[in-house]
Amino acid sequence: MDNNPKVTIHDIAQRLGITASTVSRALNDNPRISEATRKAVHRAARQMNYQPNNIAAALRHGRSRLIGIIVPTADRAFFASVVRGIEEMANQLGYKVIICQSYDSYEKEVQTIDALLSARVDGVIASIGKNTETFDHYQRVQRAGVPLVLFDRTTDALEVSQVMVDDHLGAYKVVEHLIRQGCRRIAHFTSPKKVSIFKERLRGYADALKDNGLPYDEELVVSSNLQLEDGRESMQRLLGLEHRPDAVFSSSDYGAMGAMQVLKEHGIKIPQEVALAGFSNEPFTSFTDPALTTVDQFSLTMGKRTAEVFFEQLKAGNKNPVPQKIVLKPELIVRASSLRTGPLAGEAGHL
Amino acid sequence: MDNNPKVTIHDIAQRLGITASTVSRALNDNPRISEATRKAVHRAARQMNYQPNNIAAALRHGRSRLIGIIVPTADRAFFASVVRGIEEMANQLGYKVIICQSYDSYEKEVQTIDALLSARVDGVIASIGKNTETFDHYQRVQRAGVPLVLFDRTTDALEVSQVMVDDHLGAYKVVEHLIRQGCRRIAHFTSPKKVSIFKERLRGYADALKDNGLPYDEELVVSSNLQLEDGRESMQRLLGLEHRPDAVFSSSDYGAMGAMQVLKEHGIKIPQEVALAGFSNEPFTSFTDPALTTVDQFSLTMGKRTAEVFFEQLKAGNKNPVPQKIVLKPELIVRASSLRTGPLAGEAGHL
DNA sequence: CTTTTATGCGCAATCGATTGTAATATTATA
DNA sequence: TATAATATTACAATCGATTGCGCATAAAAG
Repeated sequence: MDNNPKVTIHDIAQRLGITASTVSRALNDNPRISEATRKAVHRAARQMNYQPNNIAAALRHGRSRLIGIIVPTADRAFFASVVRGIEEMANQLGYKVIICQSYDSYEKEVQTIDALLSARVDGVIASIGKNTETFDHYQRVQRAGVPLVLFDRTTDALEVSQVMVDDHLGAYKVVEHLIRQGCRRIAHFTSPKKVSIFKERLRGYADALKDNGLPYDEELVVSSNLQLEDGRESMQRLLGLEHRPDAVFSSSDYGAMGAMQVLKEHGIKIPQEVALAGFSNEPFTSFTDPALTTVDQFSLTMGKRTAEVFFEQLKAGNKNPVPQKIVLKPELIVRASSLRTGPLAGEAGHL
Repeated sequence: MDNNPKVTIHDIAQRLGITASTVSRALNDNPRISEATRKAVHRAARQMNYQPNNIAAALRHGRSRLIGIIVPTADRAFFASVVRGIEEMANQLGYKVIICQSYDSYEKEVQTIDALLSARVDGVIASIGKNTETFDHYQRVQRAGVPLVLFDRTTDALEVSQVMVDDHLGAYKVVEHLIRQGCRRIAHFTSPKKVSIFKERLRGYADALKDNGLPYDEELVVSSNLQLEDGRESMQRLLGLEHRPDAVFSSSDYGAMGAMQVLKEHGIKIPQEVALAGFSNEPFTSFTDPALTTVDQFSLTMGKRTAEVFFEQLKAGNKNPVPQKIVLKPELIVRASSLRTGPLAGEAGHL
């Protein structure tokens, strides 16, 4: 065990017969130190297996070079990809990233915020959990003077920079597409939660219907948690209606997948009898049969833009710039689950 | 802004006309402090929006209550689930978890280790990246006296506790199952990397063949990175063989998925002409058509066991207990992609 | 050969919380 | 009432690195 208990700059100093301050400066390549001592210190540090104590450094100058990222869950391709985008830029700038999962729990989100503040992270980047309806904890971040940026699942209840996708537009495009495919009774899976993205998608859905002269039918809008099982249940319910829908647009890919399973189990043809579309472009959507029409959110780009906005704000410091709101354009990915016409119509099964 | 610059225990002390040490003890509910001051301090802290500075505390008593977890990528259900298992136990014990992704890059893995050590985490839990072949950085962790536990992708090159699944057994079960389904020329997708799990699975594959009197055919074993695209290429290659295989067992679900796509594109029936199996039980495997036979690794359990081993070791401290090696039993999940006989044979498509 | 100007490094305070020990206030006991 | 015992709180050092300031020594200028 070379370095247990841990070696400090004092140990290095003692060995070289100089002081800790000189060692510190040498390690940080301070020009006030001669080339000779600089090299000697670096060599000694290496030999002694010195590991800088960032905790001490962070305490001394109030910055930890750590950024906390809060996501509902890290195992969604969308979030993972955003995180990656952020991480790349952060690392380039010498920052490390702490990924925290809220699991969509309000309590966990609050605890995480407190933990991050206590850990004195230099900033927080978050996507709000589904069950979060008050935002005091985020205000605490701001009051503490810690830069905060929200992405995807954001809120207007805070004066904060946010990066999101135009969910209204994405949903609008989906529904417009379904209508062009000849669908007239289009159902929608949404969430009862107060998360802006779902409300926006619902609005896009409704607007597309209206603009195309189709009625908005309450009974075709089903609210749930949008997981696979919820999608199954919602679809079951829709199949029990007097007038079945001829298309389903789910606010989540998992919900759409649940619907697909139920439709298949009932021998209902997709997309001929019921067309199907999801949202988010999870990787599995191209694996299903038929492949699932969905909306891509350019998650990597979102991550990069989020990081940009964040670091701008970090640099600005207390100048507290005007919160920015960046809205990215989503892209409709048409696949077999909704394609009734055209060259590939009915070609479900071959990707 | 109530608390910017940040309020410290000294601020609280000043306001109450007492000293910082008393405030510290009061906040930590030290019995030496009277109930009256204790309450007063807590109240003042709340009013002043006090946020404890864990950095200072961590510096003082060398423990940060942070645990670093390194995974190749967080967006795989398997890893996400293990992380969750660890996190649950850690949180109960008052520890926070830092999730770091190595993206299977050796350099990133090394950097992450150093960052975690500098951040003075109380321990490291890791799954080794595919491209890691030397382990000095992990030894540094051990030399620093920081508890280390490896899971899933481990190595015997280190004297370290590890929690893994019996990959040999999992693979053996798959191949045995395929043989029972009447398959005689079973191909295998593996990885050229020196990661134990892939070597173990290959061994399980070979042993199952041998035990059932089937020959091990070099040309049926294809090495790649096991991603979707790799699976596609590998399958293409196999289809070019003089004697095509009648089954493919991929060491990863994504690889199997690539094979499935190619088989479908060629109009080859699954499982009748070629049976298919993957490994890991990624969620999407039950979404495909036919649903994919695979091996479940009980990731949540693995996370819990890993956490148990880790905290045992943490408690033991410098007593440096004998490294444990825990091997979990995997479970074969038979689905339509490999089911040629029995009641559900050929029922592909209905999950 | 002084005086100025660099150059290189040491001294000591600091970041905020913790904790062993000392000091004082309070209560109990003789 | 004096003294012992206990309960509370204060003092000061500490964790490890950083940094403003100052003191040397050396090089350059006059």
